Amino acid sequence: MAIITNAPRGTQDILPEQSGKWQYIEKTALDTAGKFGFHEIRVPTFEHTELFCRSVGDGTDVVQKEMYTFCDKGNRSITLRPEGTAGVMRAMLQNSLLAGPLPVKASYVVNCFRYEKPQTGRLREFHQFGVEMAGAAAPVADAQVIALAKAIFDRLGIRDLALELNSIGCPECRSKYHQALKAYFAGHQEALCETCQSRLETNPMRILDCKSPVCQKIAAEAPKITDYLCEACAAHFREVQEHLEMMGIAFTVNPSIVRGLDYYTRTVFEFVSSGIGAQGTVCGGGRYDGLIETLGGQPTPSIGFAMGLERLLLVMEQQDCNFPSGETCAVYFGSMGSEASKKAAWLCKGLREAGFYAECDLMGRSVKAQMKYADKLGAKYSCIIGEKEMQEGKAIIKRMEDGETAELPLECGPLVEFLSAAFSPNP
RNA sequence: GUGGGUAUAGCUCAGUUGGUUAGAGCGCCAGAUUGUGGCUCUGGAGGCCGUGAGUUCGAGUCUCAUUACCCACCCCA
Repeated sequence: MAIITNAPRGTQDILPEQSGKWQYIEKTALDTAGKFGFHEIRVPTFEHTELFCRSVGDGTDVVQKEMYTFCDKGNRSITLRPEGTAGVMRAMLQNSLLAGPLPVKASYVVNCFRYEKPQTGRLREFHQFGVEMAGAAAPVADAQVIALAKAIFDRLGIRDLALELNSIGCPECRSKYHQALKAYFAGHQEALCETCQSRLETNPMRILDCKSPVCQKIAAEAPKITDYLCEACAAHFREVQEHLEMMGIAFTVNPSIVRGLDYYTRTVFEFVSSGIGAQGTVCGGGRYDGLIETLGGQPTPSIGFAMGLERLLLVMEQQDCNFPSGETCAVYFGSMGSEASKKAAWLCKGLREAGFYAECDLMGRSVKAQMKYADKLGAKYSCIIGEKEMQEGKAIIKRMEDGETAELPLECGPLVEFLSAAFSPNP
């Protein structure tokens, strides 16, 4: 059984036995978003490379070393989306949604692609659920979006996610802060670890969450972004917090949260789990007031988040959350002989049309083997059709759970009636 | 991209200091008096021991390389 090739590194098959969990998570997320007025948008899996360079940012790791980029046969540079926001915002612009009533809201489930070294909770093809809200500048919008994420976690029965909140200010206050940080760290340059020395130039905010004890010690005394926010950003941040407090959503302000995509402004947040290894950020998001302008639209304040579905699933399994059980087989029709087999298939057809999950033998197995199979399926009822039953036009239907039997004509009507009664919630 | 660990049946794993036809449990299939599941018993199928070189009379076992997975860094969801 030498297989031709395996799935590419960092990809994962979602098998039939798992897909119910995915459907449940996606449905719950989309449905909850619907209660907040977000409806699903579907956008292409690939976009022009330039879209991501412009939105995510040329200098980011995602764009510089993680994108699946290729030239198509028309010699266009195409990139498999590394995240969902850019494509959704592009679609909003292109379809003039922003010319309608604001805010424009959309939710989405997408697969994303990043060329990274895979580990638990980090794949090269992964899935995100996300929402975007364009046109709302007020702090209440930030809080609503965060509340939506929280509502989804609650409905899925996920506990103990830490909500960490920060404001990275607008471009003006951020650049002042960058200067202050650089000045501060430059004073400790020799003491910093090697990576942090290079971060000093590229992204000094990253030094704040370096794991090296020495860097941590230095970072502890570093200026805080919250002290550098301009008045408007500070007021915005304050009001977001007030909204969260009002709604009883617990959070901690973590000044070291730095999002890795360039488009973020002001509010940024993460929901973090401590139970699924190093890749613990289940949901990340924030405000991106400059993004739409960057893409060529009118300045439009916007905010959104994305949650990693693989990570969400890991958390749910780790926390032993409930998933709805799949539909169980109502009745299995066993048969002996080709006439009985046709009868069984015909009965299945009728029952399925009436909305029942019915099965019959597809393997030509012995009666005993068919019963075993019915048991493995978890069929509620079984019914064996042989020569005698064909002649008499009736058969014994057996409740698998306790072996109780009833005799019924081999006609769809009475069988549907019987099963309807058996499956009714109030017998 | 950088470090470290792992690799034997569909799954979880044994496999003695290198020694003949590589094992268990679970799962799968088939039987246990003629047409009825779960429990039990019996039997069967299924592995070029991740892949490729090397050392050796002889490699699942030792060496090197390669690939995949895991763990951490990095980055992010």
